[in-house]
Amino acid sequence: MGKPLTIGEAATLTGVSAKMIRYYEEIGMLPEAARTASGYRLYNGFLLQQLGFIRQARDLGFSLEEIQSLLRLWRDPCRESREVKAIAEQHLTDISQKIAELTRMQGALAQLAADCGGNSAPNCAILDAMVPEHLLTTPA
Amino acid sequence: MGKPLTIGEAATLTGVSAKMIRYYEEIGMLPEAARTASGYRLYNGFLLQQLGFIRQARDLGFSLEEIQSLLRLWRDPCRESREVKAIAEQHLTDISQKIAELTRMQGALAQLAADCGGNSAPNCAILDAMVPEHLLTTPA
DNA sequence: GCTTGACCTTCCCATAAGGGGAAGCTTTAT
DNA sequence: ATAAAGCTTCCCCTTATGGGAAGGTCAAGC
Repeated sequence: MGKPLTIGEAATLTGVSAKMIRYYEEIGMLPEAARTASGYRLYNGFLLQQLGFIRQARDLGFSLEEIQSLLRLWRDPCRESREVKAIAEQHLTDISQKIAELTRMQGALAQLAADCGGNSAPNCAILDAMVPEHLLTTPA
Repeated sequence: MGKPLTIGEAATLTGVSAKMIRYYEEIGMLPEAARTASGYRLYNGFLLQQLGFIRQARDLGFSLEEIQSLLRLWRDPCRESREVKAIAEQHLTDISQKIAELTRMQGALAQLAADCGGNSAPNCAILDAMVPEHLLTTPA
């Protein structure tokens, strides 16, 4: 029941920058905010909740496109939780893949770093490993 | 000692797209390729090795900026492996942070997904958790 | 010798998810 | 009344990469 907030106040309260709030509105992720007579955007509880929703979803790593879908479901009283869960599980799969990829890099690079002297000498296992073998021609 | 390759052949051989090869040259990451009389770029062993280097470094997740530094060190006979290792260790730190962040998301989201029925009913633990508590006003 | 298709050139545009900042208007506080 | 702070729109920057157009070039086939 509080009176509507300006965009800066909404930003502080939700942790979403004013810049991003305008952007989310522009791309149709959020309904257009009401305006004062002079054109200032105004945010009521409904919009604030959606901003908080976006913030939380971003913190969970969802893309804006996924968040748009999630927000539509959130607003829809007839949604089926199956649809929400499907988006979440897909995202979990993506996260697992990213972790696997990063873990692979971590392992490979840690091995190379372990083999690098890290001193003032020029020879370096890391650099040596960086040129693929099939490009190493025996110098004339 | 093979004769120089065209950009397409170099792309196939190194796994770096022709588009990206031109881009790396444009941003000064690679020395300018030689040209035929008609303007076609030509790639010799030295350039091919650097393209392969870039490809490997990308596979290890290094940014183009980091790769530029690494390439400079690779070309410099007076480098100190310390400098190379420093870049690698910084990157390892970045990787660890990303893994930690993704793992955090994974844990949080898996918990929510476990609490979501995933059926045809509208109530959903995931959506419920998405609105921060401080934005939940007791509806009039 | 000419045509055709594959390859090359440069140039411009688009992506995701923001940030920076200018020019100008409004509101608030002194 | 004036100054500061906040709001508006508009445009440009980022990272690393892909898409595609318009036009020049090269090699193979006939």
